[in-house]
Amino acid sequence: MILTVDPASALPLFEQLVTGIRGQIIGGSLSAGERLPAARELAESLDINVHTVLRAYQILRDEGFLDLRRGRGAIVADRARDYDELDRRVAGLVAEAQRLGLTPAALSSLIREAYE
Amino acid sequence: MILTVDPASALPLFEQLVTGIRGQIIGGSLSAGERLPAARELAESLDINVHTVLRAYQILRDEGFLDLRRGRGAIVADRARDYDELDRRVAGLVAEAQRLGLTPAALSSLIREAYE
DNA sequence: CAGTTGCTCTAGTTGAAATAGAACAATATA
DNA sequence: TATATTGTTCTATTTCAACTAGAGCAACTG
Repeated sequence: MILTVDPASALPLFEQLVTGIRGQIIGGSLSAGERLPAARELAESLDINVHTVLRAYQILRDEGFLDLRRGRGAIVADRARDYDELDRRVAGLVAEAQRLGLTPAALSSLIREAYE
Repeated sequence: MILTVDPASALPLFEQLVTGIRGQIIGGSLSAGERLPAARELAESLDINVHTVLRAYQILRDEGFLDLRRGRGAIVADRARDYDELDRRVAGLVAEAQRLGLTPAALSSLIREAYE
């Protein structure tokens, strides 16, 4: 699993982890049943704290992307979803937003508003 | 201008302001040329600090939604944009994301990824 | 001119993020 | 069964952005 993290980013580390892993699951480079590195292991390889990794894992569990079990590790959940339509819509929306000169933050907050 | 703010929210106050004002501009309830309340005035009516309001105003200026001038105030910029297509795409994407059981945070981070 | 309003500076408080260490509970494996 | 693995839970500390506060400055209005 290729995963990097930028301590200088404005985005919290745990959020970078969540985004990165979720992206790989949705993108298909991580498949259902696959096992992620143990939290302590991933933490060491990224030179961050175990708790930060665990926090990310637990968020992804809450979102339904991971199954966590003591002794066994973190396993990609079987959601059996088709993200093609979503990907197409995301691409189209981003293109339109860029055409209008919206920042990522602006578009992102419009999404959140529309979600409620 | 109707605007509220929730100090208990996880979203920073300045971001709530940005989102709220930007939403009203894009939604059409604030039109080009209209003048927003003076920062000190809005701060007092929302019971928050002036600096927080100014920070929001400055972000909206950087995004092109406001013109700021000393002595004159904050005025809605004339971007002359048509947001109908954007609104349609946002609605469609959110519907699809909800169908897939994605959280707002998940969709929001997918957007950010696609933007780069 | 006086008043308004955004801009800039310093300074203090608060809370979330991140780190650190330890012990515990469930699972896997030899 | 015994040992190692791995997520869970707890306490504690550090760091930094968000927020608040106050003051004075700079540009514009009437």
